[in-house]
Amino acid sequence: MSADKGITPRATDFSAWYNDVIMRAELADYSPVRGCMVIRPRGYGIWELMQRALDDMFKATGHQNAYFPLFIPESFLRREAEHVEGFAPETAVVTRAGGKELEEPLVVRPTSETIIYSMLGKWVQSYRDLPVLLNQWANVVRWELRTRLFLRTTEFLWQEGHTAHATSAEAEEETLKILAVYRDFMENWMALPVLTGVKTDAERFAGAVRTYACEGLMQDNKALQAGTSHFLGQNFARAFDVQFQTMDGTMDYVWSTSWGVSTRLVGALIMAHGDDVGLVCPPRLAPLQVIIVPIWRSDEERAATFEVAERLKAELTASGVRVDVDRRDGMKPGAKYYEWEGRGVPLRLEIGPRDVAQGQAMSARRIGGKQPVSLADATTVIPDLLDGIQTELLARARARRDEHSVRGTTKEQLIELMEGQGGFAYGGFCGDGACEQVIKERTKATVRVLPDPEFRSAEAPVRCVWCDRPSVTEAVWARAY
RNA sequence: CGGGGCGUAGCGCAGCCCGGUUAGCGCGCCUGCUUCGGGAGCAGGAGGUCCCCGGUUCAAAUCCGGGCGCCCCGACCA
Repeated sequence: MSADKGITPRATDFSAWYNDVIMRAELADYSPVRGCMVIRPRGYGIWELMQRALDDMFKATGHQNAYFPLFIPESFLRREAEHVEGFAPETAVVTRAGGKELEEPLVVRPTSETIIYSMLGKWVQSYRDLPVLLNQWANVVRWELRTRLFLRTTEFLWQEGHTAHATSAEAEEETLKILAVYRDFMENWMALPVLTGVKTDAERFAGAVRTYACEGLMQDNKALQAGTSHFLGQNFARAFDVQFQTMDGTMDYVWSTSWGVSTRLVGALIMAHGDDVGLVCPPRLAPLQVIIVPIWRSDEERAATFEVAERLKAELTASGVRVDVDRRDGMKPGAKYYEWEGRGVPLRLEIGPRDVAQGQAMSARRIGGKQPVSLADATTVIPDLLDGIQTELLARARARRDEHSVRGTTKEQLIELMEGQGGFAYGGFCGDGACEQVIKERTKATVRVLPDPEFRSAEAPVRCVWCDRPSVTEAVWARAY
């Protein structure tokens, strides 16, 4: 099982590197179905940890899980004009089932707003029924022309939150609350620093009033939209007639939100932290955080190192560390090291006869750094080491992002940057969609977000980076996935 | 959907131009022995509809025609 083939270096071909890492770390594989992937246990394990963390956060903010059908009557999609325009071209539709043509075709959900609003109409009568705070973990299908493992597959797994409120302000607050939850998760679990802000109309979700997003910068200096939170206003409520009686007896449509993150986050994790040896997984999302490698020559040494290794595993497991012992015979320690490094395990503990004699293990961090750890205090030192790696990964990613962020960009700089090394370019924006379109055609860069206040430049730009008309807002451009 | 590349053992490839008799190599896999603190060595062994269909030929992995699939780039894409 040891690597028989090297990984393409990032600098040589980032796409090839990305695919190589996924194969090497056994995260996913291509399936017999075009555009669809198989998520293998090591990849799914990361997703499960992501789900667990996010689900806890959603519950802590008052949301409940529910489940709506995979199939949506085709007519539902057509009820919201922008929504159908945005999604119809990429839907898969079932026209035949049970051996005969269906009276009405069923769309395989590309997102569930329509079917959820069709139900909310039945459930919401009064302001007392609000807010409705739902989340769904599901698979969705979007018939993309070009797919990439984790980043854009025909079928993907995600969560979609859908909430309905009595007032616009409350819905807006919910939208921002979730954006903050996403950011918290991305930074503190994925060790991925993100920019938050609002999307321009061109990048807005089909059917939303406003779309907010978290944008990360990958190691090839392309941006990745890691999560979105939409303020839907009353658009879907009107389309599906979700009305309620207000406190003063009048009727109103509910104000709603929707928000989601997907298995794309696994791709983000890979591209944010991986290196030329393979995957680098942040400890908090690592299915296996510590791998213990016993080293021996004789049977006596084998027995002694195994005993220490198993005892250490038991102690660490009891302290909440995800750990295993590599008991395989006939494989040299070095080969095991390479294998576990390729799989992204954050910390390795080597236990040989010398370590047994000294009551210690040699620790080796995936991101570099070796030090002996006394077995006596392993249960406190190891979690500390893992925390240290988590912290360092975030700091490293943040430094990398900041290094590739340019403020007060001029038109010439924007062109040069986008044709060259890439990164986030901050600059003034006239707010005109036509200008945005020209920039996209000329530089392939899109406005990733109109950044939230904390990300804005100290000095607000005065002129549009492109057309030199007065700037109405600062914007961040980048080429994106 | 346009451009490029590629389909030969589980993986990575050679062979094809110039058709020829048992289709090779590396890694991996199985068995045994020796190894084991940074990718082990030796010996033996298993494993193939050469992507598919059709054509040319005494003979096709190889030549010709047509399909299909995959990857990359682009267009498209919360």
